[in-house]
Amino acid sequence: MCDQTVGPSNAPRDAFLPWHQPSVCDLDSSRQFQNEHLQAKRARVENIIQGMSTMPNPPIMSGALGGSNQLRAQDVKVNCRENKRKQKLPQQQNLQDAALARSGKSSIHADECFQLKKQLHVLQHQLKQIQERFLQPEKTMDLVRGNIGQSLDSDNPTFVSDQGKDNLWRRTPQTQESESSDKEAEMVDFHAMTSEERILSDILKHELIQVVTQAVDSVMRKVLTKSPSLQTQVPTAAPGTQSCTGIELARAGQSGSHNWLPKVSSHKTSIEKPPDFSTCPLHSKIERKPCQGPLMNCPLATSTDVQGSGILSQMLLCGQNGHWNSSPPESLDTPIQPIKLKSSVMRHHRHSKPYKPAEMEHLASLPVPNAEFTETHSLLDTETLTPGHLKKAKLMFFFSRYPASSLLKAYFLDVQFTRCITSQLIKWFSNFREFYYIQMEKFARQAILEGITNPSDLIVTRNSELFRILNIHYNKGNDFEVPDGFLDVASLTLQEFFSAVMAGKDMDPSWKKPIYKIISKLDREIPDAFKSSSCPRELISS
DNA sequence: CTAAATCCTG
DNA sequence: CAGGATTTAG
Repeated sequence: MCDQTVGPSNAPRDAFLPWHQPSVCDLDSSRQFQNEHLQAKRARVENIIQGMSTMPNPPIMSGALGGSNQLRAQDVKVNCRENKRKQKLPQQQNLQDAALARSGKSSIHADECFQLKKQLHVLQHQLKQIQERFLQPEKTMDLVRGNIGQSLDSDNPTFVSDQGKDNLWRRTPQTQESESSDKEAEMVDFHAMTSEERILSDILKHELIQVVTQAVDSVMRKVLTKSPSLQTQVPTAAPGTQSCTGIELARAGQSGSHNWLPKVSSHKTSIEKPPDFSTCPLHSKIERKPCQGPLMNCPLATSTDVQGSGILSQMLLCGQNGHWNSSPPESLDTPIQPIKLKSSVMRHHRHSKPYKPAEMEHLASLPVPNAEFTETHSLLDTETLTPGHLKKAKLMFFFSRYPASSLLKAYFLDVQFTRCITSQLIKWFSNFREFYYIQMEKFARQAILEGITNPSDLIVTRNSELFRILNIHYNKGNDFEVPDGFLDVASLTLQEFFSAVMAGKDMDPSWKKPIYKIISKLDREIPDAFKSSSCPRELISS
């Protein structure tokens, strides 16, 4: 009865199964698999070239590569976009790209970009001319089509070092695995060529390399002159040698893998015990397994330890602050956000008529006399949430991850609960959870990469880096003693993420939901002390 | 339909 | 962290 043919909903799930292991049983499909990779690779090359030309022009090699490949490349992009909500995995690959893009913006100014663009266009023209010079006979077109793609990809030892190549080109583990077989297939074609054809392809390759190298060098030069601090690290972008980018990428990955736990080194006070590796089970046997994954597979690896690494890693660092990196920009001194303190005027209004959002805005922007300020501060009922409330909410998160709105009302007695306020509070906790789960997933994945196999090895202690990050987020001043219960919840969450990813469940778009359910049942009673005080000062002392 | 959750973005 | 978009439970 439970036949696979019945349920259409089974179909996608079954597709996950042959994850890493290439199945030997089906020759046809594996052959097609290779073809697809080949195409994908060409599309990738095109993407890169297009990216360099910052897209005002149609791709340089359009003539040689044929339209179908372009479509392919675009399809990839479109699909990424479409799957944005459905798939988590492909996104993470894009994070690297995004980081690069953003970092570029930060270090190179608009006019320089324009200059570079122009330069690139010139180079593109040169390339095109070269191509045209050699591509006149129609019948050589096909030949070249085959070779340009592969020369950039795997066939060309002088383009990038092997080390760098991996990091530059490889996207998914699957891609890498099929690489050797791809190469073999291509080599056969290569040897089948006549000497003339081979020379032709060699020339083309050479020209292509030159152009790309020039472009890279010029970019590097611009970057180097822009950031003098980097000049010592990368003395001269050795012209003619292959993009140091690859090497730098590799280095960044390596140095990062030594300590995958971000150390905030530049902060004066922090809580930081020198990340205590002995007491933190998360670090156990890490040492230095050459970070087998490409950069994107060890997101933590790049988030610190910049010193030795080069420009690219620096750029990556600049770019990635927004999302999963919480530590460096966070100051330990609680930053006081600009919030609108309302005057007592508002309170008078409140009883007369229900305030409308517009009215609130208006009143909130009115100048507030000092006396009013202090009065409001001490008395009951605020229609705006203060930083004090935020701090309190964060501390409450240690006890309850999923507080119902009724519970919130019970604990924020000094707040007038409008719809707006309620949803803001709800939103806060939603944000808290988001941060929390992101950290959990991050550390869980890292643990997997480090070779940990037993979920019970993952226990969050007050010494572990994960705790430090959470504590700095929810308990910035470290002036509240985090309940042990929270550590248990955190450990469990981490383990759940770990096992789920381990089991490959993260392929499922909604794989986190079961985890959310589990965690949502672990809410504890929030101490009554939170009810009384609007500001958690009393809590801090007690 | 609303409320709330999550995801994404800035 | 806030806003917008999207999804989902009730």
